[in-house]
Amino acid sequence: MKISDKRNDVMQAALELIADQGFHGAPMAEIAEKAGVATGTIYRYFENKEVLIRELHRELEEKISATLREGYPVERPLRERFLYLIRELLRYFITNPLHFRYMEQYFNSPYGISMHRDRLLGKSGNHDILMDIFELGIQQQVLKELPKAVLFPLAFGPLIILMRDHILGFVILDDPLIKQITEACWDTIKR
Amino acid sequence: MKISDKRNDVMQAALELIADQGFHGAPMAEIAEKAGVATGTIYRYFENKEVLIRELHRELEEKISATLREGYPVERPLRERFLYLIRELLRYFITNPLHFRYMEQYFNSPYGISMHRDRLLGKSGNHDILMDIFELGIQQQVLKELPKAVLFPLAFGPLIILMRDHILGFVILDDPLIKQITEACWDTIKR
Amino acid sequence: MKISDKRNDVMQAALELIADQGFHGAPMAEIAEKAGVATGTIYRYFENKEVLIRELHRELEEKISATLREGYPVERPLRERFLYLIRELLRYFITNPLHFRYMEQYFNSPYGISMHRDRLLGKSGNHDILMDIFELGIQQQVLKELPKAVLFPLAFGPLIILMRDHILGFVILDDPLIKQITEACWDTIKR
Amino acid sequence: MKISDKRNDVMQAALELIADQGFHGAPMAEIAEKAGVATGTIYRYFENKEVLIRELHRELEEKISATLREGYPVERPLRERFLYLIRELLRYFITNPLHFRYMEQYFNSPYGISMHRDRLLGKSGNHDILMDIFELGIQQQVLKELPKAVLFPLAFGPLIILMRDHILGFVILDDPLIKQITEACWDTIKR
DNA sequence: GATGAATGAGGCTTCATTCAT
DNA sequence: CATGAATGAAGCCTCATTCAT
Repeated sequence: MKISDKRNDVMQAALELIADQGFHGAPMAEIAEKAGVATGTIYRYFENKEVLIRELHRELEEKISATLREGYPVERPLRERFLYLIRELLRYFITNPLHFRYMEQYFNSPYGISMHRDRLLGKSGNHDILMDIFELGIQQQVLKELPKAVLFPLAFGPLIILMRDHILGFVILDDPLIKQITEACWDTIKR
Repeated sequence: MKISDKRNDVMQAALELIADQGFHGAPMAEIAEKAGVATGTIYRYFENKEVLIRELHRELEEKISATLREGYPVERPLRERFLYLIRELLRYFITNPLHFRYMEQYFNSPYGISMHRDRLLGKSGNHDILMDIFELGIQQQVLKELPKAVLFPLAFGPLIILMRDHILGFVILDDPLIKQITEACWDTIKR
Repeated sequence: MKISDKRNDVMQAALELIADQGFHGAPMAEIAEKAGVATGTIYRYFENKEVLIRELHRELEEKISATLREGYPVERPLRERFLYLIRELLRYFITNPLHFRYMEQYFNSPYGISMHRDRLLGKSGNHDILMDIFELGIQQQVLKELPKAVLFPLAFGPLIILMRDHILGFVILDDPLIKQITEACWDTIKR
Repeated sequence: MKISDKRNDVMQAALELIADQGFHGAPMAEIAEKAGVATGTIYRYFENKEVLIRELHRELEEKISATLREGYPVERPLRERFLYLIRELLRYFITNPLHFRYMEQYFNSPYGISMHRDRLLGKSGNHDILMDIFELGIQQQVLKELPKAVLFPLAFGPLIILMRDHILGFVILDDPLIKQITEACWDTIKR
């Protein structure tokens, strides 16, 4: 058994419980039980619940970031790059619905706000790419002349609700639909 | 003093506390104190905390609905009607940020899911109007041919993030910006 | 039942448990049980365990102070006043052994140190009297010319061990013995 | 590396931590870390925490005893012998403040009581000497005619508070002061 | 109707001790 | 012998809800 086995078990259990029931539906004792460890064991790997929550967020963020960068078409036109990002993000979350639900919980919590601030200030990985697209797009007069802090909600806001509805089974996001949606997102911000 | 005075006081106190600090930052005792009543008194008007929360949501929903219907330009073209809805919703929330924050909390909680289901099934007031627009728009080939369950997220998704950022002070939504935004939302769904 | 009934019950229970077993032998749950209340009830009267502990100390201190002041022979010579203080203190603690054991625990804890500092700076009630005696005694050349911070341990140090041994049953402090002891204490500091 | 190296490291670490922070501020894990060994290793040398604590006390007691016996002027008059004991004890603790603080913690704990009982029954080393002085002193009518269980507190009680205050910085015990104090202690018990 | 003291289940965290490696 | 991860009982505290006044 690798050293990190239990650590991962704990994170996975926390991910599932929190995604499912929110931070308050996920007592440490229950996380431990689901992870198959004793309560005290969690504290060997995470100083406290908050650290566990932040760490989990950080790991997901990283995974998502890596996924988006992987096949990112740096050389292609802005529009294509943008569509790629939206499409892959949707696909990632469709494949990993727990990740989406977790990020949503995190976003909608005290923790999320400071993170969001950082993002708008251009610190986070995915955002660098996105903000570049926005900046270039405005320069090249391809995009509407709006603050980046407005372009982002316009382009990404729909995804949040769409994903939510998809996970709840209210919509089914298949590839043709995804194509239409990503293009609609582009339409929102393109000049 | 009207019979319902205390009831309103409780709801107002709950609104403020929950909007500010989330459901967990709003113990019944604190709500009572803020409302100027005894803890036990709350239970005279609301069976339990969950009922209070749901009731509060219902009232806000109703108020918003009423506001949107008030000057709704039934006779004007689809685009104008749509822009009206988005604009007024933004304005309402800018004027009543606590209402937005509360709805956000509610939406992002176990309660929120059932509510959302109801909405998609066409029970809520605002939705009737909106769904009519979508239906007509598709018929008249003004809107993209997408499921209504997709058109809604596309058109309204941005608002949630925008409002959030506005309240947090990351963007300032003034009238010119609102105009641009509402038009961008229309661009997302228009054919 | 008076409002303060449960508060007193809690303090009495805490006194007994802490005097008997120290701070760590007195979990809140046990204090509650002994007091005949629910655990949560304690927190209605005391913000937390530390506050309970400090409050208890304060009350005892006050009671002792009151006792010592009661028949204090202000007009009599220094020696007599001094003997009075020592004697009454011993008697008080013999009558209230739990109080002694509690004060001992308190004294020997982080809380006790700051208290002690205050005392030496002349803030506490009993000490005012005592410090006056020391000061006058030095002026009148009745007492040894030592710092007050030294006179105090010399005169009162024995009491602590004596009381301890008395409570443990190793000595029995009856009135004749008390007389001898108080005079011995005077001998320590008198010129 | 001698076999007992780790054992000593553990005891030294325990001494420092407990003297500084009390028994509760000294978790086994922290003792181990400070000693540079694994947690489990402690249990190779000490059956459990209580044994470690007792053992540590025993060693200190022994060391102190040895120190006091070293230059003990057996042949000199009682008074001189007595002054020697007090003076050397004070000096020992001034040189080894951690030892004093540890003994204090120990004395003021459930463990301390049984120890104290043993002392009065004449088991501990230092006491033999002291008790001899008392016994002789009474025989020779140099000392007050009091039970030995009373003479001891009278003579040694002051030292505890004085040391405490010295360590806390409330008094500074230099040689002249020590001389005065030891003589005052003698005055307490001399006829 | 209104009050608010009382309840006690449940949440987070610590730490003495064990045991497989 | 030594290690340190794992355990889980136990401690402190919060808070939704009840109920005697």
